[in-house]
Amino acid sequence: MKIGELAQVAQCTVETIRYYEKEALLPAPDRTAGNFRVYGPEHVERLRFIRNCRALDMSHDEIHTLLGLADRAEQGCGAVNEVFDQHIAHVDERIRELTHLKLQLATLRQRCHSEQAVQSCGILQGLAAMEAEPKAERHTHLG
Amino acid sequence: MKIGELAQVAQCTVETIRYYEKEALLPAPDRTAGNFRVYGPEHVERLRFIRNCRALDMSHDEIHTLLGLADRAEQGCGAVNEVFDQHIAHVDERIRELTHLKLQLATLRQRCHSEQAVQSCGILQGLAAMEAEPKAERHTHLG
DNA sequence: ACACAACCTGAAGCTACTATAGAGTCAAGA
DNA sequence: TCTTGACTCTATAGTAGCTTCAGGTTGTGT
Repeated sequence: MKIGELAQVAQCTVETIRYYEKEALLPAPDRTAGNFRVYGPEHVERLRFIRNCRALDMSHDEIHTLLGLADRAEQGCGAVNEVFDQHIAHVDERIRELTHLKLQLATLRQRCHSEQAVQSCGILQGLAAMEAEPKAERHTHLG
Repeated sequence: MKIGELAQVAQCTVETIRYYEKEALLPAPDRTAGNFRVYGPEHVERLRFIRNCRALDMSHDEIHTLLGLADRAEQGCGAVNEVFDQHIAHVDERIRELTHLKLQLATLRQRCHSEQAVQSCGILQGLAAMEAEPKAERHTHLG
């Protein structure tokens, strides 16, 4: 199949597929005489794997590692579990961060309920006066 | 004060300040004869405002809008509240997304508890077989 | 033969910075 | 006065994961 068909099957764009090839997540396929990429079932499978990982917000780095581990059939899956657990920890941390943020935002929001002059708006005052906590180091690639 | 001192006061780097100036979040200050930037209290105040907004994960676009609204003293703060509420909605949506993700990850994680051959690892099987839901359009700038 | 869709490459744009190179400015000490 | 070193300046490239665009080639249907 050609790239457009693969894109349809995998629910992504043609550009994304070419990008994955450049990033060495997808192996470079054979070409037709006219230089068009030709994909087989193995590419479909690999791309599906990648897209599923991305749907779970894994980074390319994490996916790269997983693919490498999955390819080495002689080894056990302990390392796989480790990567996976670390990713779960990333998600957990980001949820904690955002929950904390939401609390701050809600507190600030309470300071202005009505349409007032900007000078007396509690939100703007709060934004000017707040003492931001020096933000913790990120241990997650999730934004 | 010069840029290094401002950076210390505002808990950010010198480069960040220059970047904000280029992005028109901070007005360009006067310069010394030797071409060094010179800042006054109004810059300190504005930069503190910006850093606080960033600490709340607002985008530069949102901050830009807020600054514009705060500068127009003749208007009420209704628009400010609107921007703020929208940002809270962004955070909420991202928390929901990540919570959903965490559930999927936990489900997948249960499929492999021990060190096995990669062929029989439930996580890898799951990643290959999963049918990713076509991801919803993002209404948030939060990653 | 011709239109038009699908494909190709390479480069730029997005966000919010961070990092680097190479040069200029300034205050203090010898 | 000279030098050292800290600080500043501009301009450019890199980060993640794509998306978009420009400009050209290939394949297909009529």
